[in-house]
Amino acid sequence: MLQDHAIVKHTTVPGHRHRAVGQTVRDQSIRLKADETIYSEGEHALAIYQVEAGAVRIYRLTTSGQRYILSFCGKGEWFGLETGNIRTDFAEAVCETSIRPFRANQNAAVPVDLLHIALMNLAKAQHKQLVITEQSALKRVAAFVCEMAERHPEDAEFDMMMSRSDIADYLGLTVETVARCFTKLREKRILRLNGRLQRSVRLLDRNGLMALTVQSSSSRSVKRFCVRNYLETKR
Amino acid sequence: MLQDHAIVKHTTVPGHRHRAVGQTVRDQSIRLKADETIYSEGEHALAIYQVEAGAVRIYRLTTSGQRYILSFCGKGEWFGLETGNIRTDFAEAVCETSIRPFRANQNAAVPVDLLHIALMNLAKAQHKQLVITEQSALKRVAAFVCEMAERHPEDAEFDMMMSRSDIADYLGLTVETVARCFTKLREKRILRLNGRLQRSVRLLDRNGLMALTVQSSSSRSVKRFCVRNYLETKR
DNA sequence: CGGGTGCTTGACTAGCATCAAATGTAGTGG
DNA sequence: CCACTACATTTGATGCTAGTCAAGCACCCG
Repeated sequence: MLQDHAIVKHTTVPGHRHRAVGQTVRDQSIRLKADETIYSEGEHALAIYQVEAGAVRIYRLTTSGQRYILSFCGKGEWFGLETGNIRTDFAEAVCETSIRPFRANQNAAVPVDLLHIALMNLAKAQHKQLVITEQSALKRVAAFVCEMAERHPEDAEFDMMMSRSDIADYLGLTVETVARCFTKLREKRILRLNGRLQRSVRLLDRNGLMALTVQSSSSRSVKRFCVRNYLETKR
Repeated sequence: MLQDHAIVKHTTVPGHRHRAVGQTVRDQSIRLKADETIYSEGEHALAIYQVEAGAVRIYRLTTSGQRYILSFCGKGEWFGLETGNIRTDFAEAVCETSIRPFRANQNAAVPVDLLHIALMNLAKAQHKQLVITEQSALKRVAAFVCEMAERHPEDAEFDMMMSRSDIADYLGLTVETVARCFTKLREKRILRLNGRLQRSVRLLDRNGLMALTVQSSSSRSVKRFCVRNYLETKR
């Protein structure tokens, strides 16, 4: 599928990082340590990737040096699909991470539905717009915790691997505000935080959390709305 | 009129890769008056559309009744491509508008590159995230005016067709704040507003406007950044 | 032990939302 | 022609939320 030299090249990482990797010839996946770069803005886009384990952050830098994280990609999610053949953003491992590259321009090689991937990413981006624009800091953080929780539906406790500043740059807030919001969620007995870095979350009140996140209108209210619009249009 | 051309289920076509081309047929164009509904949340997605003239707003409603406008589509732009076969948002004409529907059909007269459309919309959504999250109200409005101006590169004066409340719901601000920002832009001699509804814009200082909008880092600074990352990773 | 890192908390401030009212324009009817 | 309504926009006054700056805490590691 994807040749070894291609992997090395577009990950912008020196070979020593693959030292665990005598076996990558057989196993195509790439193992990354925390904060290792996968690709950078301006590079040629040579492959798309699927996350096997861990998490990846996709971000951009503004002219003022601000980092803005467009999305986090967890297990099973795809990233690296671009409109052109030049990277418009950066991709880094959030923590110890394993990803699998797929060469995009080789027709016969990969049975990957690119359109589906693009549409999933579009849906993610649109949902994030809703979260970010309409809501208070507390609700944004709640929505973030929800998003993380949905990736661990079975576990009572899970580890969001992102730092507070990752979360801040993702939600368009500051580290301090994010910390304050987590404190509030703890005070409201909605969750408990464990671990040295307070990144392990145990949900105590899932409903209370959901109540904080604003969503799209339910199908019921939508139905009414459709009819009204339809009638208005008709006459 | 709208429901006439609503027959076939199009959407993701499994098994397609890279150049996923939906087999579609071009229907005759539809003319809409201001605020007419094109489709609503919950409906079956039966076609995608291209704007021929005017503008379309794509929006969602939150449970609290808040409207959030995901995007405006101007001449030449596509909308209506969904992940599933159910509409997740509403589409309405902003003003007098003409659109052209495309629906699936075996006898493909016009090949439409669905992947390209999806990726363009994804890029739009990502850019909007940057605009909304990192910036003050004035910068958001400036970015909006920029976006509108880019659709009329040749005209010295153009008509953004959206109302203040459209703009507010698009940028995640209130009508009052939007109005105040336009006032500031007028005071700064960056633009002049004309017309009864003050929706006609004459740009006086394009550079001054651009200076207000924060963008992704330039290729120059990016280059430096890549190298720095590379070196950091190396040692 | 000291220095580094990441998280939290406190005090203060700037900026946007909110509520309220004024302005301007078009359309209507006397 | 003027009074009146309707609507979109603008302006003003006030309060709250999140950003900013600063400090403190907990943990790790050399």
